[in-house]
Amino acid sequence: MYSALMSTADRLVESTRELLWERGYVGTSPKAILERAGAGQGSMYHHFKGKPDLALAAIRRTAEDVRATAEGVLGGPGTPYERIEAYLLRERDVLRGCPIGRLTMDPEVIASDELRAPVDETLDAVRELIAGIVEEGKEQGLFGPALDGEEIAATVLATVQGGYVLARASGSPAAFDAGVRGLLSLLAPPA
Amino acid sequence: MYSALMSTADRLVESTRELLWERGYVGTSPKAILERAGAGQGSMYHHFKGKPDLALAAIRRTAEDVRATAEGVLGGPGTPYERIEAYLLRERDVLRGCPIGRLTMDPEVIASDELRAPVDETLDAVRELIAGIVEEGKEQGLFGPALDGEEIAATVLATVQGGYVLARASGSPAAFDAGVRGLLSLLAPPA
DNA sequence: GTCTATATAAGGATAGAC
DNA sequence: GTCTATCCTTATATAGAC
Repeated sequence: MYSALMSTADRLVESTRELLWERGYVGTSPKAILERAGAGQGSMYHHFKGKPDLALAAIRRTAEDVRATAEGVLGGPGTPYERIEAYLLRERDVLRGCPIGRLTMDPEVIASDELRAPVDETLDAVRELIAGIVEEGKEQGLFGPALDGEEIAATVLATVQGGYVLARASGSPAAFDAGVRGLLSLLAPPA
Repeated sequence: MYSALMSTADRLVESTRELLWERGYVGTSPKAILERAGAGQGSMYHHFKGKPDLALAAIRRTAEDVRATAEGVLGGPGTPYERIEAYLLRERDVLRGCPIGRLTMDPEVIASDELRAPVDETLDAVRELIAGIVEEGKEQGLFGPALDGEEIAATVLATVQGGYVLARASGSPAAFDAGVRGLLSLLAPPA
């Protein structure tokens, strides 16, 4: 239930965002959305064409958030190594996982080009950001010339996304942290 | 639909395994299982207590498979680096993802200690195998002494699990392969 | 814009015949 | 052991009143 200061349409989008994060697309029903938003059937079908339309609005908003957060951390101060380190070590609600990455395990999201697009674009954008930082680090001699920016970026992002998997399996953030520390030890510039 | 040589109970477990892989627990209905197995309602509730019971049997079988495959590759010939490389490069149906790892995004699996247990145990067992191999490699001077076996193992497993996420987002295995190559370039023993 | 019917299908399970 | 019939709830959507 949200502030009365939010419009009904916004409350619907917000509760959909939460439920998509917690339960995915197939696990989220219009009924659950309406209850959480404190709205009735009529409101939802007035503002949105149906569940897919509402989900698309929710996913787009979440995609913007995730992207902005990554840009904020990766665009911060410090050496290329430090910026990647900051991205890997930033505060995360590890056991909740990534609200965008988790959607890739949803069959209906993957089956729909429209729903998948914002997911793909977000992960791709973050990957490109990291790739650029790695290339910058190579120029500065921080990373070996044998490393490929695109590849390392994929490794960094995969370690994060896979870290969520390991953490949720064990019910503890420890495995996420271990994976990140392992990656940082591999990336660390020679002392 | 399966061979008539399989028992009804086995056909039910097999079709459940497939559906859990494709659609997860919340996305899999008894009806869909029955149709794929070519069985009726009665058979399912005769052999299993219900959906959670059948899913548990299916998850346990898949967990055994995944574990055996990993043990096979990681226990093969070669140096520690080569065995980890073999694990990372082995043939995978990348776009289908990991049948065990994908379950961690399922709210009902995570909410049930019984369903989550085989998932946790499987990923943990593979992690321990890799950790032992890394420690072995350190003794042989293949990996730097600054690396921690448990941490690197978590990184390796996370790269694989996260690689599936990136691949499914983009609809192509390329990102998985890139992440793996990036990790291998970081792990590579100095020439 | 929002609410309350109402509708059809699917989810999940039980009962009892064969 | 398997099948069909039946049950209650939820999923998703439409219709029409206010």
